[in-house]
Amino acid sequence: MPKASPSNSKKLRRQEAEALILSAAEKVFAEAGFGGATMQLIADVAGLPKANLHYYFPTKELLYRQVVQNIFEIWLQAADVFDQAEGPEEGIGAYIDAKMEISRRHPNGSKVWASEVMHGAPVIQDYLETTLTDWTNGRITVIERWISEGRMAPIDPRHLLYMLWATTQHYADFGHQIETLNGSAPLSDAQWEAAKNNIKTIILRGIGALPTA
Amino acid sequence: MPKASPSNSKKLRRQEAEALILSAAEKVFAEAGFGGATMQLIADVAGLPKANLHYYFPTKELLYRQVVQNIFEIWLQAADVFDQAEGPEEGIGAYIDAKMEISRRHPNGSKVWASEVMHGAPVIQDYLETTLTDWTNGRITVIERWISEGRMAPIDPRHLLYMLWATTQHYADFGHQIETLNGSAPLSDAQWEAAKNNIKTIILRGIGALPTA
DNA sequence: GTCTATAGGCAGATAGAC
DNA sequence: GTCTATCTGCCTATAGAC
Repeated sequence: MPKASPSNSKKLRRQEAEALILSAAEKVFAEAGFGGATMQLIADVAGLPKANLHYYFPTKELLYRQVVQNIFEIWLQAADVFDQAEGPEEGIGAYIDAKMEISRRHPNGSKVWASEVMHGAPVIQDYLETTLTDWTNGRITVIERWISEGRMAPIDPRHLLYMLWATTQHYADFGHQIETLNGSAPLSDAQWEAAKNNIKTIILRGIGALPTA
Repeated sequence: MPKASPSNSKKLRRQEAEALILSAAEKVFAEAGFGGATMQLIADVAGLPKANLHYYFPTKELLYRQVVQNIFEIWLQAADVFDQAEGPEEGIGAYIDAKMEISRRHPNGSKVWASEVMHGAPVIQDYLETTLTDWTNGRITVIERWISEGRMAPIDPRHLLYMLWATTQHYADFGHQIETLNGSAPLSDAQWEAAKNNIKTIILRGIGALPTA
């Protein structure tokens, strides 16, 4: 590989700077909300002058929009495991594992998403109406097939999906409350494992997808 | 009852004005977050001049704190049904009913609470450490008794409580997303009923508190 | 108690040197 | 591309007439 040409090196630096800014922005938006976050604070966290942020992201809103989009991508990827499964025990179990891993690794992203939706999705309403709607309908089809095959009880697929989202994202969005109730300590590896298994056990047994214990 | 004395009439008007402001504030804080909310907008929603808000609530932060406290009270009252029950099917079932009713009737309150916790509970951290911790420990004792009596499976009570909070509050906090996925229409009476029954069925069956269907 | 007008401060965005 | 200095506007809070 030849030495990076000036244009390549520029592009690389641009990507690096953008990633740095996006990471800082995700943290600040999660902790302060869109209205409470300031470009100055994001710049301080990123270790850059404030004007640089405006160079890469013209407005605060565009920066925010990019943060939300990035989260949405990660969010959707967790869905892959759902479809590759033979039945609900494997598919829903793996989906819970994947969503819990995201809650643990990307709690700030989850919080920004939650905040955006709670405020009426002013920035990503189009995503809700297109991509998320399509994704949801696809998963509903899969669940209905499992039900018709007798692999699980006849549960309303839509409310089951809401339950999966709610239980897994709760560990990110309400992480501060959970840590406080844990003696102001982060959950240990074992506690995360227990949380995951607890959700899987109750839901899978609850929908009749586990051999009756 | 004698005609209201000046001091009584003053007090009544104070209460009415405060209630009006608190109601408007809850709505605006829920929709815009603390940082995004403005005293001007709250005043407009309440139909009062902005200066009046500062007369009754000296600072924006004090007004916000009162809103969060009010929600917390409602929240705790739903717990009463938990203790008056004989077993998990009745107790947890009634608790789910009560929490779902709050999600439906006070969605803004739930959102303000969620937002506060997501941002690290800067205003109500003391409540988390005292009242909520005590409440949680009390309910854990009840659940552990039900388990020891063989009325339900040996589930970790703490994670069960998180699941109850997550699933019920999700219908308030993510109400906008749920409505969008419902064709941009609010849930009907029947849909709320279905949601409630779905949660109760899955969780109660999942913890082994239902006669095996 | 109520309201208008305004002070004081801070945040988003940009101009322009380097 | 980077950064300092600054403009502009909005928001909290208050002074002071009524």
